[in-house]
Amino acid sequence: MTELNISGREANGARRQAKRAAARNVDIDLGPLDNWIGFYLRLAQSASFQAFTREARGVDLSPGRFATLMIIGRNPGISQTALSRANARDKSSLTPVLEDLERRRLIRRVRPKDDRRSYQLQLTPSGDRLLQELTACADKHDRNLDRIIGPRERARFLKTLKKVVAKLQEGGDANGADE
Amino acid sequence: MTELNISGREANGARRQAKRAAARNVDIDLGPLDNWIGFYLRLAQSASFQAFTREARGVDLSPGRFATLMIIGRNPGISQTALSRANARDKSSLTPVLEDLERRRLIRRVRPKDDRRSYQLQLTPSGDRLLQELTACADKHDRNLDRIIGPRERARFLKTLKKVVAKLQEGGDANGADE
DNA sequence: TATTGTTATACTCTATAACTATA
DNA sequence: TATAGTTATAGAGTATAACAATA
Repeated sequence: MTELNISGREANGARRQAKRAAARNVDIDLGPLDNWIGFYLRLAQSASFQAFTREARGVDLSPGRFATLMIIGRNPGISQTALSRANARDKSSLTPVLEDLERRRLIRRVRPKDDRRSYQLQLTPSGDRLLQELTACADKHDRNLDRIIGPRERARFLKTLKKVVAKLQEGGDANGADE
Repeated sequence: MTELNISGREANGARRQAKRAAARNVDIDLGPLDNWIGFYLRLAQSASFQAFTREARGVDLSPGRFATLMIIGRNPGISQTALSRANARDKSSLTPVLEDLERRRLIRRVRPKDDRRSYQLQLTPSGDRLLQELTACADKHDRNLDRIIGPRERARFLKTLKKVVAKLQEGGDANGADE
């Protein structure tokens, strides 16, 4: 680091530059944050979320609900409990979501004869159409990520992401697999 | 826990088993979801969030606020606007957070003479102590991730994560971040 | 006019605990 | 007793728009 300022004019220039840099989020010292996975996971998650939303502008369904729709579409007859687990969310979080999807005629809930506590979830035709539409958006978003990451690194990256999810969830399930 | 299925209940037993498998989130077909970065980013983010919270149990500060504290600690005198940018959140989201941190005597807000619209943020001694404490928790969490990912892959992974953030944000900034 | 931070407000996502209706 | 789903409720986190003070 240079510590000599030759002229006042240069110092001013440098200061202005630093200010603009700060405004652009350069020159902010993140400290250990800059080396922590969790911090960047948060940023990446929200950036990806927003990018998908941009891709799917005009389609009125959030990424989270899209995932819900997809899981139902791929697993017709799935129960709410199983769905909530696939989504890693509490079942109570699902109730208002499914209510909404049902009200919009995107899904149906069927009471099976053999267990009348549960529901079997399935897409309606229009739910299926919306799913197709969103899948196309997601594909586009995904190709975008491919361009950013590169196909080879992408495979590695996804694999690691999955590993992190699996191991952390395993450790976090009720039983402390904690040290 | 042991469940023996006696007599003519084989079908039932198999059904129960399938049910347990589904309950464990095995056998759920995620379709394209299983190959989408965004989906696993969400899961990884929330798993990491929870793991950190477990690590920092007893310390009353969320990961998000920890990041805020860290940025202030590393950049004494930073303004709220610059902080909100470093955090990729709107400045209005910051107001209640900073109010809370100030009420708890973890940060101070100083009005600089030369621009009395802004605040200069800094940690109090006890804010600094808490930051140290949380940093230790985060280190532990991080070593945990190291065990999961492996140090070499970890570097790659983080690099990719950063690239994704940079590129997606660049594309998504309504106002071009350049110039 | 532009910028810094606040206010008012609202929306999404999520969880916990108690509940119901079945099983 | 145990399980599937709902209700009631609460809280965190976030954003938009209008605003006051200051530049």
